[in-house]
Amino acid sequence: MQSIRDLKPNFSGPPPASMAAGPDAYLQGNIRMTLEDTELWKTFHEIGTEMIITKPGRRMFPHCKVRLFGLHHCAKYILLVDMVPEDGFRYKWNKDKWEVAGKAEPQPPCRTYLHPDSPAPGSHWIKQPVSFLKLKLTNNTLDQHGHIILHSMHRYHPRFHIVQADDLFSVRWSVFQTFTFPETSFTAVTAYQNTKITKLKINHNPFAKGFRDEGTNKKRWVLPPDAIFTVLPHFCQSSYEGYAREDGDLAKSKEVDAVKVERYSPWVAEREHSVRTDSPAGADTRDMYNAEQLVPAPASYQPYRVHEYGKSPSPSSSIGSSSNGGSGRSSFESRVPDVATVPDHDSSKPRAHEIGPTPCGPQHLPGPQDYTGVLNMTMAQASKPGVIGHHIYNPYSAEQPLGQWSSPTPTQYPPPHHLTTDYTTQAVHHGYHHGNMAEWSQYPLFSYSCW
DNA sequence: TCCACTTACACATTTGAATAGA
DNA sequence: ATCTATTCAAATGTGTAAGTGG
Repeated sequence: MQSIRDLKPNFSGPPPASMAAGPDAYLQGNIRMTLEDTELWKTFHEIGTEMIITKPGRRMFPHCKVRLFGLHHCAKYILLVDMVPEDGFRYKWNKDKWEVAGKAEPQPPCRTYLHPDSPAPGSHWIKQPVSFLKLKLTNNTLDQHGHIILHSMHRYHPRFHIVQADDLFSVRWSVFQTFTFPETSFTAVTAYQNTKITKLKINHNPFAKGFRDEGTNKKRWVLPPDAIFTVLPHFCQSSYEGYAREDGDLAKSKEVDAVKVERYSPWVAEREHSVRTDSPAGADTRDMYNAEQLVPAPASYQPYRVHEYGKSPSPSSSIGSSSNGGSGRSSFESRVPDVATVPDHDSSKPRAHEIGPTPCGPQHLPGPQDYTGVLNMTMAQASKPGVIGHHIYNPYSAEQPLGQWSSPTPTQYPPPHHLTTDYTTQAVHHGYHHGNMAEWSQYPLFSYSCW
């Protein structure tokens, strides 16, 4: 096994301060993650972001794009995203607001999107924002393309995980650091419910230019461009025009920040029905979300959600609570010790972005390959007390027993065709059983990861 | 009848191969 | 022969509108 300390000779310059203080200090980390395009996210969030989900899979818009800080340049990291239910409800759109329409349906198979650059050295992750542009959402529970499966009319928010590991096989030794951003929560839909969201998407998504007012295809509009304000009289027209006037002109969206979101929140009904309670006025939701950076305990999901988010967010309640002071980004600094012991791994295929000399010396990273099951196993073991000191998060609510996923039939969720037998066997035969994670781990936490 | 969902469609961007020129 | 820039077609990503089914 190769400890991460073995990387030290690869440093061409003086070691980082933390590293110079000794091996243990080197393992200390201060990873920070910020969300890019926060103004755009907030603009959607104020109205109540909706994300289309389709059978073949649909990209998110806005798409998840984050910037990372505090990574060790030479240590390798894996970046993951999964979608977490906001609550235990199903929603319906009633005239101009979302209302609770009953209990949430049983959660679909939990999938995690692995950033195609993973694993990559910290220098790679921090040199530019990391985009999850190709992440797709689907409502097809039998999806075999690796898209993240969601239920329509349910609310979710993306969770970003950064794991220091040479490869996915090494994740078992690593600590997951998890980040979430309040403004990225959304409702999964098969068709847009809120016309304001439709308008926003059209005005900001380049692929939807053909539907813009100033475009040549005005005939597509069922409603006249200004009809939206008639249909939705409560909406702040001036603010809306601020960002709708010109695509990509996010500076104008700052006007929206000044809007008292409570007025426009489509989540009024939810707040009336939800078990959650609103955050106190002026409360800084950042702190609350910071807590989620800790890999949650294996306790049932719902209590965790209530605890972590209980003060927050309806989409509106978090508005203006950013601690960034208008920096244009959300930022969360991890308080989790960046402790990871990277085991030896025989990786031989360099990744494209690592070809060529690097300050870290020669790097050999595995090429695209499927780690399905391995990571699941890893997560399972990681949940074992004493292994890494953190528990793995259980995405299933208390209302939904894990039993339904305990024995997924191969026909229902077959491994991807490119999944090697070894990996599958490894995942199945190691049989880590630690409470709920045992069941969860059998199934594709990171299944069909996108490469 | 209502509502969630699917599908075909037109229009947009993105991507990659082919080609031309330096 | 190599590299770069341009062109073009195919692939892919959009929301719309009509239709389906519970």
